Amino acid sequence: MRIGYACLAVGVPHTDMKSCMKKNVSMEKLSHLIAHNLESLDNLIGYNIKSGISLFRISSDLIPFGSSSVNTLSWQQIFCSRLEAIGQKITNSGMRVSMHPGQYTVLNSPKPEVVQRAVDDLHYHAFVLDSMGLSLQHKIVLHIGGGYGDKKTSKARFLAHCAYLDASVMQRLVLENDDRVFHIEDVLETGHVLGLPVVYDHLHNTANPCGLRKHHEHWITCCKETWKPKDGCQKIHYSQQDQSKQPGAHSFTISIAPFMDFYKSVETKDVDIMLEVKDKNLSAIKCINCTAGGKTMNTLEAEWRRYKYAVLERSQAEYLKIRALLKDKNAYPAVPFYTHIETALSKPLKQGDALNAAQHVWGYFKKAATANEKAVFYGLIDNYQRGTIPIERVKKWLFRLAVKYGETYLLDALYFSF
DNA sequence: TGACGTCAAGATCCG
DNA sequence: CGGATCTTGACGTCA
Repeated sequence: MRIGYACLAVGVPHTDMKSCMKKNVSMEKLSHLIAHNLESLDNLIGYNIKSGISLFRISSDLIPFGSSSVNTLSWQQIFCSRLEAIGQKITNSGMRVSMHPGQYTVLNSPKPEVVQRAVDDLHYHAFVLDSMGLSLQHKIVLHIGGGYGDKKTSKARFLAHCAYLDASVMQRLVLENDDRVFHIEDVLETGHVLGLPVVYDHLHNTANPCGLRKHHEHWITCCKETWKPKDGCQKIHYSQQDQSKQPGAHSFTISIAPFMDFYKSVETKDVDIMLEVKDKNLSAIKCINCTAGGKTMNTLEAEWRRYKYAVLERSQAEYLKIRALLKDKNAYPAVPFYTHIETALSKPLKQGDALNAAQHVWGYFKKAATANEKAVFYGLIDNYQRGTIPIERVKKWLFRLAVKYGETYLLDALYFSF
């Protein structure tokens, strides 16, 4: 059982993906961007290893315009050793990665030019994974595509268009149910015909269920049959609904209580769980810490170091409750710990609490800061109190001071990311 | 024609 | 000028 996250990490420096606009593409620019993105990917992999995260989705934006004719750079040759080195790192750590072309890669389109782009895009994805020397357990996840008012024909067209895909793609391809058109029964049917594994997406199944209203355990068991030994452990997608948005929209964080209920229902089913959620790595670590055995209070204390000022800023009451919770060094109250954090972070920001947290963080520099830095800080505080600037301005200044004075305790504080 | 989703680039504004 | 904030782009489908 692995739990992982998709594409980018919150609060981890030097892991961003850069891109550019199509009209500004040049060889020099692309070369620069790809080098940067591969460096970021390397850092992400390193972060995952350090954090005990062994399931990860690589962003399709890794190579900007990777499957477009505007990218005439021979990046496949130029960066082959770089890709191989990152792949080695992934393999050596036992990490499992995947890639997932977005909703605009539509293999079953009736338009030939759209199909051609989808084919090119899928080969690009396979090329990246192949160049990294990754085994066939590292998959490419794809949706069936559009419905075009006739699902049966649209499904048939998907089957037909798979003939345009090289073995390099087909042996990595896995199919996922979507939230609008093709539900889990459709995808299972297609998966069986093509001999391709099926990813069960829990939230999509909620938004777009099939006629047969079965419990998710039923569908996960059905999907399991589609995963052969060469494909590796069965994968599923789990996310929660953002209540304030459209059905299917991902929540900011994984709420731990409902996740634990879900987890208990699949615990013995030997599945890898990919989380799709805004706070990315943070939820992955949360869910890992609440389900993995052999963890101690040290783990929660490390998490607390990252979260504490973000919590203090939202709720002094929850801050105090967590401190009390962490007193017993022989306990491991992971679920209550994260529940308190969720409670705090869901509260609206109040000026008094925000000021209190900012003053706490300022305490790290109070002695070292120059007179000018002090004046700037209190000037910002004053403006915030008078409502002329948002608290983010104060926090950005504090972050700059943290960088300048090398306060490593603060640099990865989520206070600066929320 | 615009919504959908997603992120960062690009553009513009401000002191 | 640097920094903050607003707008656009890239993609395809569908109402």
